[in-house]
Amino acid sequence: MNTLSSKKCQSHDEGPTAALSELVLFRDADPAFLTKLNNNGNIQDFSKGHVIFLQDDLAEWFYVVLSGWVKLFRQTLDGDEVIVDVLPAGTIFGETDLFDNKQYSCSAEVVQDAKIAAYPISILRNEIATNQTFSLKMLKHLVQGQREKDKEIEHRTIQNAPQRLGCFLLRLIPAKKANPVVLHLPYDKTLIASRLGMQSETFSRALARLKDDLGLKVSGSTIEIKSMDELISYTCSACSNAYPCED
Amino acid sequence: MNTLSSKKCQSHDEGPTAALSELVLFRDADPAFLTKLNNNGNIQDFSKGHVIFLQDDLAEWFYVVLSGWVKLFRQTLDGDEVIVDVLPAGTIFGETDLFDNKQYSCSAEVVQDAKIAAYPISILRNEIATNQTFSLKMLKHLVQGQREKDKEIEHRTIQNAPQRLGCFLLRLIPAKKANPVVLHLPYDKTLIASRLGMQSETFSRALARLKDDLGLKVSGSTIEIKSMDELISYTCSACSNAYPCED
DNA sequence: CGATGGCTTGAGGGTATTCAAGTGACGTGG
DNA sequence: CCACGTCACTTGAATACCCTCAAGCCATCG
Repeated sequence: MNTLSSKKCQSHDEGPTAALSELVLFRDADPAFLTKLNNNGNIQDFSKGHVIFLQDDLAEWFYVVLSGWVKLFRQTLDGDEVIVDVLPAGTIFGETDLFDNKQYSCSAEVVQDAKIAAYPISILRNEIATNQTFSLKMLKHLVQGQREKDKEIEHRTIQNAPQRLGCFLLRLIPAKKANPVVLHLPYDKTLIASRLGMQSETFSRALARLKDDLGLKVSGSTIEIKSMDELISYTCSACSNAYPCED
Repeated sequence: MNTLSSKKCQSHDEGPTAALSELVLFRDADPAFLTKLNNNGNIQDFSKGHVIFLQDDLAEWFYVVLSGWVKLFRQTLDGDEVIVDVLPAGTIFGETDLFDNKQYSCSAEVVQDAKIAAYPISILRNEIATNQTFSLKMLKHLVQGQREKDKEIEHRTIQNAPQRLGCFLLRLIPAKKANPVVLHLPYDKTLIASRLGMQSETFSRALARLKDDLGLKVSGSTIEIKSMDELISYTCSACSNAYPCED
């Protein structure tokens, strides 16, 4: 829950601006805009467990994950929590809380020691309001997000636990790789479970199921996939998106 | 599957433009823009079963439901279908397929005889690209949609069938109404069921459950709610949005 | 009048959850 | 160095929930 370090950004050749220009949203953005973000932003290291913001907090900053992992989640009245998403390095978040009453629509917590850049939302809002090109990029970004959500709803509705897990694994694999494929789970199994909308016991059993049915080899967080084709047909047959589920 | 009638729009005092200006998205929009939409749009009556567009069709038009109901859905490789949403009068659709490869991301079918206005997406795209104010409205519109999706994902994850149904009923009730509240289901129970991600048998049993537990009275598509408070606590305790689930 | 479609109900089975116990890895402190 | 607690994970048993299959009801409509 403690801040490890914090520094102002110096120039747009290093630090957060370099990070920004790697994001599709900010690619080819106005240099003056990036510089302004840079001058008013900061980078901080956070350790696991640090809460970046809570649902209903006043939304004044948006963030970019530079390394580590961050979960977005919401809490129910009963105290249960629902994972909205778990974000890898290179992801922007808090940026969709631009309007309305300007409150975050979910909470954000570091789940693996992370380096995170923060920038004032007001600068983003201003750029959107004055720069047509950037505004269009933002629209595209949101439409993209919308489609991801549609996909997620579909998955939770028609895929069972082993299929959701298989789908998750497939999305960890960059491109068409030759068999066998070896991969590492990016974060805790418990967290993957709730990211996929299931209990950790169910996750464990789902993984065992994939082992039995598809000859998956599991050792800790390392997984070896014998046959991609088998996994794909096992997983994607119940989905409206043909593999590869282009993101 | 047949078109019943079609007419060009005459003026922006009647027909589609009047319909447009009732949508939040188009409120206070540039009159020239509305007129242009008007002159290039059309209104058609469709009967139940008519398919307006299919997933992956080239997206050239966006639509507004003037009356009746339209479902948005996706089909899996196994032939199952997933309802993305069921749209009442006053809803715009097809408008989020502005970019990318310009294909619709889902299919749209009339599920209750409907009057539907159609407008070229190119005009919308042009307005977004040239009118800062409207572009902002569009952004707001998309952010709004995004939050709806988040809510939907949450519901499907943590609410059971009777709770999802209760939530659906609550959202049919305009404001704080005094007990008892009488309402009519807006469309087929079968369709509500799949809108809520359950089988129609499960829907039927969920409704029976609400009857038993909360003293709901059901006769055909008419439902009488004895106590709103009871329904709310039954339904919303497992949700991160306190009632009223402001939309 | 039979056919159809929307809906309900029952029985049976499968999947996921809950509760409970137990393992192994790790770090802390005696 | 070992004892201990903690945490992530696994496994088993019992249960809850939902789905599937099947039958039947009722209203509508040709």
